[in-house]
Amino acid sequence: MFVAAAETGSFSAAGRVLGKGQSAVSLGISNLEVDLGFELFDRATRKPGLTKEGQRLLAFAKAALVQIEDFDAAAQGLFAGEETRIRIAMDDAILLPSLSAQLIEFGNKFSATEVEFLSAVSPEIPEIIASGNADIGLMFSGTQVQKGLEQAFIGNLPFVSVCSPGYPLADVQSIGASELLPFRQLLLRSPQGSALDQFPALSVNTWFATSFHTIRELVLQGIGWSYLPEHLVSDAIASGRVTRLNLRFEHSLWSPPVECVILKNTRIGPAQTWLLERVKNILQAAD
Amino acid sequence: MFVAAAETGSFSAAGRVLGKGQSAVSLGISNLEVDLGFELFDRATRKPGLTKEGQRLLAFAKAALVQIEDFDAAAQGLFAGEETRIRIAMDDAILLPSLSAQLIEFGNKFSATEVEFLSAVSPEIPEIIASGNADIGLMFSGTQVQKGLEQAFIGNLPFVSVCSPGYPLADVQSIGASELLPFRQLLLRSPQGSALDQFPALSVNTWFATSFHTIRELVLQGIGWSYLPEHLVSDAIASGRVTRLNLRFEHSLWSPPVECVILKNTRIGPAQTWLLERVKNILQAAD
DNA sequence: TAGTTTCTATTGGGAAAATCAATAATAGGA
DNA sequence: TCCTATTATTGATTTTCCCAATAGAAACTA
Repeated sequence: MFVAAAETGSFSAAGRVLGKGQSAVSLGISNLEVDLGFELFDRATRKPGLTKEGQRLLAFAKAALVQIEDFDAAAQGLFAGEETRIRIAMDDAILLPSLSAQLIEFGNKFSATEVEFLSAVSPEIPEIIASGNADIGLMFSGTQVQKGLEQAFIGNLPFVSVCSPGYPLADVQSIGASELLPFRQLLLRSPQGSALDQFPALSVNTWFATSFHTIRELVLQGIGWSYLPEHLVSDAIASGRVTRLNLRFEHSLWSPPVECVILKNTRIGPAQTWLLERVKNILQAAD
Repeated sequence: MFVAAAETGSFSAAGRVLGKGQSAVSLGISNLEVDLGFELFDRATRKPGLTKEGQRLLAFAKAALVQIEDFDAAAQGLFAGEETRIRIAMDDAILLPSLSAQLIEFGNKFSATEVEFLSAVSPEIPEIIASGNADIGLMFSGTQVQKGLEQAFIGNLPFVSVCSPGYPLADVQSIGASELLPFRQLLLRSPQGSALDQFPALSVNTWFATSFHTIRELVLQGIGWSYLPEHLVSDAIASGRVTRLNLRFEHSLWSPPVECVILKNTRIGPAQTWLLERVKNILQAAD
C-alpha cells in the first residue's frame, strides 16, 4: 500500500491498483505510520506527498517488494517444473562471450534454477555426463560416440596460432610445417595424460597444460607458441601483446567441431530445454 | 515461518523461536504450500527436511527477509531522528583510508541516512557550509574564521614532497631551498584562482591544478614536483613509481592542519553527531 | 519391551485484523 | 457555484490468524 500510494500519489488510486477500497489503503497507511512512529505522507494538500522520511523509506520498501517478487517468480518456476539446478561440464575454451550472454539471459529467465559449472578437458566430459555428475556437456568432438549419450554437433570454434611478439617465430613471414618443428608448442592435455587428437602436435618440442587459459598465459610470457581459441586471444592480438603466426599452410581459420552431450532417455525440464536450444546457436553467432 | 522452520529443522522449534504455537506454524506452512502448489518440506521423517524446491526457495525467502529487516532498521533510525541525508564537502586529499573505513561503518550503522559528497577546494568549503549546501566540511585550515561557522581542529595531514624517478631532482642527495627554484612545482589552486597559502610555492616555475589527484597524475608523468598527501602516494612510493625529494630543510613531515566546519546553532542529529565524533579521530589514527 | 518425550496434523473456538460500504469534509476544476 | 475526486472516519462483516486441546507417530530411555 505504501509503495502503491507513493507511486500513484493518491490513496484512492492505490486502492484501485491494489483492488481494494480506498478506506483500506487509508487505514492501512495510518496503521503503518502508527507502527513506525512517524508520518510517511504529508496530507497538507489533496495529493498526499511523501515526507522526507517517507522518501527515504520508500527505497527500502521497494527493495523488499522486489525480493518478494523474486520469491514469487522462483516459486512459479518451481511449480512449473523448472529444475532446481543445472550442471554444465565444459571445456574452458568454449565459454565464449556469446555463451556468457545466453547464460545471463538464462539467469534472468530461470531465477529458480542454479547453474553449476564443471571445468573439464574434452575427453573427460562424456564420462562426466554418463556418470550423472553433470547435465549438459560442451566439448570438442573427437572421441568416439559413447552409448547412453546423445551427442549433437553445435558448430566450429575458430582457433588461431599465436606466439608472443618477442618469440622468434613472430617476425617470420611465411612459416612452413618443417620450420615449426624446433619451436616449443604448447598443447592441451587432460589431467589423465591423454592428449587430444584434434589438436595436432606440429613441433618436436611440446609442453602440456590442462587448460587453455594456462596456455594463454604461457604464450603471453613467451614460453612457446600454440593454437588457441580466437576469442581468448582477440583482445591480446588487438593490443599487440600476442602475434598471430604466418603459417604457409593455414589458408583459413582452423576450427575444430564442438558438440553438446546429454544423457539419452532422460526427462529434461524447461530450463534445460531452453538452454540446449540456445547453446546450439552460440557458434553460429560467433562466426 | 518457512525460514524459521527450515533453520531449526522443526515446526515446534520454529514456533518457539517465533513466539507462536506449533499449530500456527504447521498451518502456516501448509497454507503456503497450497499457495505455491508444491511441498516445501518432506514429512517422511519426524524432522521435516526441505525438499529440493524448498531448498531453492529458502534462499529467496531469506533474501526477502533481509530486505524487510533493512526496512525495519531504517524505520527505527528515522524514528530516532536520524537524518535522511548528510552532505559532506571536503578537499579530495582528506579522503584517506581511515576516513573511508569510518564511512563504511557509518553506512552500516545508519542505513537510513544517505551520504552525499561534494568535492571542493579548501577555501571554498566555508562558503559551501555557510550557504547550507553541505552539513559537514573537511578542509585545510588557513582562511580566517568565518562568522556563523563552528570550526574544529582535527589534526594534521602529513604531506611529502615527491617527483617521478626520472625527474632531475630524484637523484639529488641534499636539496637546498635555492636549488628547488628552477624546477617546476605543481600547486593546488581553487577554480576561482586563489592559491592556498598553507601550501608554499618554493619554485619560480609553478603550475596549478584544482585537485591533488590531478597533481598526483602529473607528478607520475614527470611534469614536475609537488607536495602531496602522504596517503595518496604511499603506494606509488613503495612501488617506485614516485620518489621522495631529499630536502635539506625538511626535518620532519610537513603536516598542514585540517579542520572540520559545521554551521553554528544548528540542531545536529545522531548520525551527524556520530560522524563528527569519528572524523575527529581519523588523523590521530593516520599518524 | 514399555514408558516417556517430542514430534506433526487436525479441529474448534475466539481474538485480531482486514476490508467494505457509507458518510462527511475538503480541495480543485469547469 | 456546482461537480467531481480525494481523504478520514466509523460500524458491520468477513477473513485471517492463533491458541488450546487432541490424537497419532516416531525416537529416545530405562
